[in-house]
Amino acid sequence: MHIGFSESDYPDIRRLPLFSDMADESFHSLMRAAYVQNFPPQIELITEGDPCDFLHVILSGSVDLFSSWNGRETSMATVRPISTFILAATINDAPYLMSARTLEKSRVVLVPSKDVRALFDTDNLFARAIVSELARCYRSSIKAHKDLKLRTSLERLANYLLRQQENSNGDANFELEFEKRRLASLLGMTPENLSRAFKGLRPYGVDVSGNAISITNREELVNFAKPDRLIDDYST
Amino acid sequence: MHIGFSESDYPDIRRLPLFSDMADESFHSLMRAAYVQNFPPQIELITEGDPCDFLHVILSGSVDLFSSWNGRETSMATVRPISTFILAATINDAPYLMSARTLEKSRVVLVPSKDVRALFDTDNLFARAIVSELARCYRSSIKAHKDLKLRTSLERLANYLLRQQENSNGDANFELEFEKRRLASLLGMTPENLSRAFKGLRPYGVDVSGNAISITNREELVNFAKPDRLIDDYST
DNA sequence: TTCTCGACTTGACAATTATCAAGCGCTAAC
DNA sequence: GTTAGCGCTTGATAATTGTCAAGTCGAGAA
Repeated sequence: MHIGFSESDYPDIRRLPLFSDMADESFHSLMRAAYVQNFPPQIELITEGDPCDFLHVILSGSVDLFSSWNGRETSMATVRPISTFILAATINDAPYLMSARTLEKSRVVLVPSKDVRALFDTDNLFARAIVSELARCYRSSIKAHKDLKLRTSLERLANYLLRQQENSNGDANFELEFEKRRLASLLGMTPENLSRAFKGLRPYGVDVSGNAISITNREELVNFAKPDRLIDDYST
Repeated sequence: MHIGFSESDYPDIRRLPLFSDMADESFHSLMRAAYVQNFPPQIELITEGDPCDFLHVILSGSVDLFSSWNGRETSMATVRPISTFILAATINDAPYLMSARTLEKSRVVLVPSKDVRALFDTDNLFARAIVSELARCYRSSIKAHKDLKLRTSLERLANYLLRQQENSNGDANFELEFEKRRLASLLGMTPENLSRAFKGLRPYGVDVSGNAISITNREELVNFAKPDRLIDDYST
């Protein structure tokens, strides 16, 4: 599974906001300690509660962050390239709060947590980047919390579809980025409920066929979903 | 309302994890730019969506952080002395995601955001403290999200009571720290539902009389609530 | 092609939670 | 003391969401 580190990955990682500003020397010292692995689908990379040994950077594929309690399980977020995850646990040297598993064949960089923390003390630009990234993640979490607490499942789905449409260049037709059962979990509902929710959005111009979504009347859908930049705009 | 800055507040603020490690010079320069206000109850200190001009530090009283959407409102967290709030917005120079209002007469320090950001670049220890605080807040938000997504309202209430009991030196009898309607909102339920949830916990040894809670059979309650350090332990 | 498997859907039903309306009980103003 | 107001409770009912069981459908294997 381990295939060593390839310098061809450097530019992609270097381009990450978290690493783009740091000194060359710092970057290379981090990369020397890091290594890359290719994982098949459905591999559990991280188990919640474990001590945090590595900061993870996903280069290709996709990873699901999920949590369990009392026999129940819920999807918390999906991570796609190129981004990091489990940054807060790394910084605070605390146990993971979420588990992570690959959704598809994925390429992941593992950077030892202690190296990240050490470099934080010596490289100011890196420290600043970490703070920005943390604040961004924190705000995303609050938005997700508001979404869940202030909206019904139908409203969450409607706003999710509007966000996905924007991510797909605003095209009226686009594909769901993963299977519906996971989408249901991400939105905090059961697969059955999601299935009914899709039907419930038909009057607002949402057509579904498999993973293909078609939004035939965006205005109507927006009018129902009432998207709000303080919940749905992931850029601020 | 403005009563100027009193040096007698310095030690309390200085003791905050966010400020305790920074250089004396940095601290005093921050404090020179800051000012203190006393607010009566029910004053809206912050409105979500506004640009973030100040980092807030609460010295006494209590402040409710809440959010609204489409005519609905929900309480997101309660802030008590001595702690800061709205740190992520300050750091990223982004709009507030939550509103804030005083619950009681409160004393609040307002530190201009730009001074916080400027000092971040020059004081390494301050930067490190900000990162720790941010990571802590982020993890709290994820815990709250898990609480909401994985548990029923009855389970959330049961775990809340267990946490509050620990905050009250583990005494079997303690007082709710605020009115039930706000507790209901914080736990993501209606006041009516909270009222019924309290009755639903009676078989597990929870007695309620006004704001006085009595946990007569902690073991039984723990057995039902199944508290989990990855959700309920606010210290990690 | 046919079969099988798994994801998705659908229907019937149950549990959870919210809404509406009325009433209770405490506190504070008169 | 009386009364008004407010928060809390309670009951009846409705909406939302989840559960269980049976389908349907389509992709991949034999």
